[in-house]
This record gives sequence, C-alpha cells and structure tokens, in this order.
Amino acid sequence: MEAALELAGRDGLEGLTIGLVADRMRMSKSGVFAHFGSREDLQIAVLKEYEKRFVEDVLLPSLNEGRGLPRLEAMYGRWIDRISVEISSGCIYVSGAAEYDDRPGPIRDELVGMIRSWQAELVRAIKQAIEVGHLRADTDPAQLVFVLQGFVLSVHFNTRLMHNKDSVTRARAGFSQLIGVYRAPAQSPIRLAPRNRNL
Amino acid sequence: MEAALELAGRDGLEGLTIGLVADRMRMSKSGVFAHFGSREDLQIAVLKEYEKRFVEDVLLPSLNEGRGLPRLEAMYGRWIDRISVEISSGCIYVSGAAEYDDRPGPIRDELVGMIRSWQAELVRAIKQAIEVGHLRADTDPAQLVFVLQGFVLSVHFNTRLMHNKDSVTRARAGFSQLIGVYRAPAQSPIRLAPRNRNL
DNA sequence: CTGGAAAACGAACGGTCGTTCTATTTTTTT
DNA sequence: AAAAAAATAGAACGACCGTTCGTTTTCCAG
Repeated sequence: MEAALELAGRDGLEGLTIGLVADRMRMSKSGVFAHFGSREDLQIAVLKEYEKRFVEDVLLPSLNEGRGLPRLEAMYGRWIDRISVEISSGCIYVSGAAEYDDRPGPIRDELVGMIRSWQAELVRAIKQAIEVGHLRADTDPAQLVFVLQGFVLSVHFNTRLMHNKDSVTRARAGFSQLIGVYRAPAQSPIRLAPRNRNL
Repeated sequence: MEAALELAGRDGLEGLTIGLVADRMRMSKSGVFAHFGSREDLQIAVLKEYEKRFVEDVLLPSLNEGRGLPRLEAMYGRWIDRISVEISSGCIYVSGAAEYDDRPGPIRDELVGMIRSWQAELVRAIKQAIEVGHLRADTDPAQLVFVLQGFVLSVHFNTRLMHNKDSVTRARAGFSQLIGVYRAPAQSPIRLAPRNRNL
C-alpha cells in the first residue's frame, strides 16, 4: 500500500501499474496481483487509503476547533498544508479529477463520492459559521466552497506545474480576503434563539 | 489534427495514441506516424494547435476592448466561455497540468511556456487596469491571476468531475465579487501623469 | 515435527503501444 | 505520358500491460 500510494501520487492513479508496484517491492507481478485481485481493485484500495489519511490529517483534527470560523479556518488551513506537503508527491484527488472526469466506472464513482463528502463537510462548517454569527447571514456556502476549491486547485497547479513558490502564501491571503468579505459585522455575541436542529 | 485534438481533449495528451488517431481517420498507424515523425511530435503539434486556437478565441478578441477593466473582463469572460464550451471535450491545459507536472521533457516545457505567456497577458491587463485607475493602486496583479486561475480550475473540476452545473455562474459571481474588492473608489477620470512606459 | 493453508513465484498468453522496414498507391511535376 | 515525390499501407519487432495457471516456498497451528 505504501509503495502504491507513492506511485499513484507521482504518476496518477492511471499510471499506477502492478508491475511498477512489484518492482518497487522487489516482488513478482503475480505476487502483487494476488493481493488485490485486479488492477482496478488496487486502484480503489489506494483511493480508500488516501481518503482515510485525508480524513485523519485534515478533517478530524479540525473538529477540535470550536464551531464557526475557527473550525472552518482549521479545515482550510490543513487542506492547504496537505496540498503543500504533497508538492512532491501530488494529490490523488486532483490528478484523479483530470484522469476520470471522462471515464465512468467504479473508480470515478469512488473518487466523486469522496470529494463530495469533503465538500459537504465544508458546507456544514460554513453553515455553522453563519449560525453562530461569524459569517453574514446571506453567505452562500456553496459559492464559498467553490472558491476555496479553486484556491486549492490553483496552489496545486501553480506549484507543481508552474513552479511558483509563493502559491501557498497566495492561497492563505485569498482566504483572509474572502472571509473579510463574508465576515459578519462585529457585534456583541448575541445568543441566537437556541435552535438545536441541524447540528 | 482535428481528430487528434478531439482525442486529446477526451483522453488527455497522454491518452492520445497514434493507433486511436489512425482508427478515427480510417488510416493505418504507419500512415499517421509518417506525418508527425513520432508520438511526442504529435503531442507537441496538438499542443501548439490548441494554443493557436486559444489565442484566436480568447486573447485576440479581447484586445478590441479598451484598456483596463473592460479588457480584463473580456479576457476572463472568454476564458470561462471556453472552459464551459469544453465541458464535453476537456481543456488540454488543465488535463496536461496533471499529466506533466511530474514529467519533465519537451511537452511539459511547451505546456508551461504557453500557460506562462497567458498568465503574463493577464498580469499585463491588470497592470493597465491599475494604471488607468480602474483598480486600486495597491492591487497585486499576481495575486489576482492566482485567484482567477483558481476560478477556472474550479469550473473545470466541478463541472467535469462533480457534474455541478452552476459552476460557470459561480465563476462569474466570484469575479464580480473579487473586482468589487479591488475596484478603485469612484473618482472623476483623473488623467494620470502620462507615463507611457510599460505599455 | 508435520501437515495444510497462505503467500509468492515464474512462465506464458493475448493485447496495445511506438517504431521500423519494405512495398504499393496516389499525387504532383516535368 | 513518364518520372519524381509524397502519402499510405502492411507486416513485424520489442516492450509493457493485466491476467491466468501450475508450482514452489513460507508460515503457522496442531
């Protein structure tokens, strides 16, 4: 799995090949093959392992932050952190997006499901930030997610392909500026009517 | 070329294969091969043709707009137009970015050069918008380009992979909002000291 | 220690790939 | 109409791919 994840990060899921994994492991092709049953199963296994680590490294720690802006900031910050750590290995979500946007099948379904659930987590955090009064009530959560996703993709694009080193800084600056637009005007911490729905 | 461009849009430059082009053209592999000399030359030829069309469809018409915000808006608008037309065919710049960000060689060099020159055009247009007083003097052109690039990538990502249909609308909304942040406060059209440098 | 299960191996198959080579056809030019 | 040039075809090669199959090795419980 470790070797497969590494190769998938470098060459993409589509470039992940049983023979390459076998080489790196100093095993025979058929030996590796037997572990996964098929190449597609290998690719899906890699994808699931990648998601597991993403959730562990990005989502879960952010839930320790209080609801609202702090949590959203943590989620975004760790997301960017992860992308910038991966400048040498490549994000499977991003490369997979290009590889499977036109290729239906189980791998694509898996990929879309993972990203959808991450975007849903972001929407949820934004809604909470609105609820607790950190963001303006007319904030469109999906619009915010669209822009944040763009920042992350732009970091990936500009660092890995264009070799621009200041992209991470720009992504953080963009976030601050964006939140500046959506931030609710300073107000005493008015307790909203305690609606415990949607928690 | 037409067939090659189509295939490259669908399967990416790396998925572009001489045999597939030959099939679509009802020609023999060797027949197609002889025209380009090698697969890599085919890929580069496709890339150059793609850039030619990009310049013709996106850049050149925008230069008819007056300097400053109108021209920048035209460039961005046509850029988004192109991406949304390509939702079924795929943008070679975007898919190529994922394919070649880790694969040095002539194709990558070509790709990076094209994108760099487009980003330079954007920077130039933004600087002009600052000069003519449409955007605030403290606007960071590279930051703006970073965000715009993110919008475009997010459109590609969210429409092609995630099948979200409102991404184009979101990209335009994001642009308006962003320009709103950077727009210079309304002022009588003060003639700046005529500095003709940097035109 | 032993027997059976699990894991790894190595060779082979059919497939696609880019590329090379030699013919053959088509087009252009003289 | 003949000759030169360009385009296309077809078969073959070596490489890599996923997969299958039969064998061998490794491991571990009884």
